[in-house]
Amino acid sequence: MGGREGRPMNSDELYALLRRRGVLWPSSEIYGGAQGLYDYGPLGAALKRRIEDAWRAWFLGLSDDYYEIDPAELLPEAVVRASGHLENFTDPEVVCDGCHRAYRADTILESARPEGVDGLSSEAIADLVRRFAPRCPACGAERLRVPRPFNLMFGLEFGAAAGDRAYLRPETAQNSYLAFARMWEVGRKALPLGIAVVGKAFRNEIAPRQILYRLRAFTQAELQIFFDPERWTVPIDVVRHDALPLVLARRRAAGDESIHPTTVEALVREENVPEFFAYHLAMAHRFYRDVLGYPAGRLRLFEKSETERAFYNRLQFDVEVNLDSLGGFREVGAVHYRGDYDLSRHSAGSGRDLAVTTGDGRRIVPHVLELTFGVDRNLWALADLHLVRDGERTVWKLPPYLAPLQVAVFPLLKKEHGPVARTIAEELRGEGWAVEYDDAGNVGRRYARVDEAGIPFAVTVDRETIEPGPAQGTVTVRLRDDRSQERLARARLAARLRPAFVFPHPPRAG
RNA sequence: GCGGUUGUGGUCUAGUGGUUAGGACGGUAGCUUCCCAAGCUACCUACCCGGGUUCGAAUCCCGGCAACCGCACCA
Repeated sequence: MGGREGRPMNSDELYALLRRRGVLWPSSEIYGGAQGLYDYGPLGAALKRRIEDAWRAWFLGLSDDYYEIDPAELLPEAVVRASGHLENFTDPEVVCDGCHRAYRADTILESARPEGVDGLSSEAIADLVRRFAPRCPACGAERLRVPRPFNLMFGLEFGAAAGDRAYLRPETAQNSYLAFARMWEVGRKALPLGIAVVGKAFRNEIAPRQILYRLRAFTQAELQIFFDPERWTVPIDVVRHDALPLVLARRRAAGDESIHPTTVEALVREENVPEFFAYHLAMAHRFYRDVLGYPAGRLRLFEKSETERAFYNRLQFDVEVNLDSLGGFREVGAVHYRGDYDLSRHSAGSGRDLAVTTGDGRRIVPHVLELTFGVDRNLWALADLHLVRDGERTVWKLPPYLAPLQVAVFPLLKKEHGPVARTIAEELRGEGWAVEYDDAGNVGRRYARVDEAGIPFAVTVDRETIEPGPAQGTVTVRLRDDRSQERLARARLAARLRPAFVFPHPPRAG
C-alpha cells in the first residue's frame, strides 16, 4: 500500500475539517476554550469507541490470560508517593531572568553535582544554583533562579478530612499494578497475567500543543503483562519472519538514524532482545499496520537509549508514525520492559508482599511488560493518514470496522423511494449498525457527505427496487473508496456488508 | 512558562474609526432531478471575552482567553 493520495493537509486544515464535521472541538468552547482539552462530537465519539474496541479485540485476543478492568481515576496520595510520581513527575528547572531561557537543573549543575538532582527539594536545588551556577550559559547574566516546582499531576482534596489528598491518575498503568494482588487470585494464580485498562489519564502539561497530540485529559489503552522472567514462552513462530522497521539505539549512537527493516528472528538473535519482547513488539506493529491500516512506510519502531528512557525501563521501543500534519514521526504508542520496578515499589509502599510463588515453587516479584497506546493520538493519525483529497472530493478512507457510522441509506428520489428506503434503514439498524438516512438534495451531494464522514457503504433505493421487473427488490451498494457500485437483492445486504465490520483478531499459535 | 504573530457566520475570507458588516462555500425548507457536491426560490448563521479612548470601535489602547510559530518542557 502506498501513502496518501493528493495534497497533504496541515494541522489547521485537518482540524478545521474535523471541527466542521463534528468530530471534535475545543472543550468549553463558548468560553473561549480551555488549553489542552477537547471534546469529541458524534463522529469522534463513535470513532474513538471503535478504535478502543479494535484495540481490545487485538491485544486482549493475544492470550486468554489477558483481562480488562475498569478502575477508579483517582489515586490516593500514598499510591503516587510509592510510584514515584509525587517526587519525580516534576521537572526541576532553572530559569534565567535575563533572557528567559530555561534549563534542566541537572544540566546546569552538572559540574557541581554529577549524580544529578533527583530527590533533592527545590530549596536544595535553589541553594546549589546560588552557590555553583551564577551565570546563564546563553546570555551570561547572573540572574538564574529556580521557579516553584511544578508537578504534572492534578491534585485534589479527598474527602472531608483536612489534608487528605488524591490525584487524577497521570497514567492508567498504576491501576493495573494496584490490581495485581486481587487479579492474582481471580486469575487462578498463574503467570503470565495481563491487566488492561482503557480510560482517561490527566497531566497538567505546561504547554499543551498540537490539538490531540499533547492533552491535559487524554485516553490511554494500556496492557500490563506480569510474567516470570525465567519462564515465559511466546508463540514466536507466528511472527518470526515479520520485518520490523527498526531504528536501534545502537545504530543511532553511531550516527545512523535510518530505518532498518529487521526480522523478529534477527532482532532476537543479533540484538539480544528477549523473545517475549520481540513477539509483543511485532504484534503491536501488526496492529498499527494491519488493523489501523497505517502505511508500512510511515511506521517506525524507535528504540530509546539508556539515557532517554526512564531509569526503570530495561528496554523501550516507541511506535512512531510519520504524519504530515505534525511534521514528521510522532509517538503514538510504546512497548516497555519495566522489570519488577512497579510491583517492588508498591510492595514497599503498601506493606503488602506482592511476590508470588510460581508453579515450581520459586518466590518471585513478577516483571512487567507494558504495551501502551494513545487513543487520541491515534485518532488524529487516522485522520491524517486516511482523510485524503481525491480530486474534487474529500474521502475518509477508514478501515470499515473503524468507521463511526457503518452504512448510509438513500432514496434516489425522496418522495417515490423514501418509504422503502426507510424500512431498509431499519433492517440494517437491526444488525446493530449505526445507519445514516439522508434524503436531502441530490444523491451526489449525499455521497460526498458520507465520503467525508468515512461511511464505507451507501445503499440507494431507486425505481428498479420498487417497480415490477427482474431487478425488483434489489438496491445498489456504493463503495466509498472507489465509488464503484454493486446491485444486489436487499435480502442479501446484511450478509454482504457484515464481514467488513469484523475487528481483526491476532493469529494464535496452533 | 517566555518571546513573536493572529482572532469576522459552520468553513474560507472582504472590510483599517461612521457599512443595512460584503462574498464564496456550506446548512435548512420547497421545487426539480433515476446515481456522484448541477439548477431555481426563500431562508439561516459572525465581528473571541472584558474594560478603556471617542459623539461614534469589528477597526485604536489595555487586560484576559484561545490558536499558530520559536524557546523550554514532555517522569
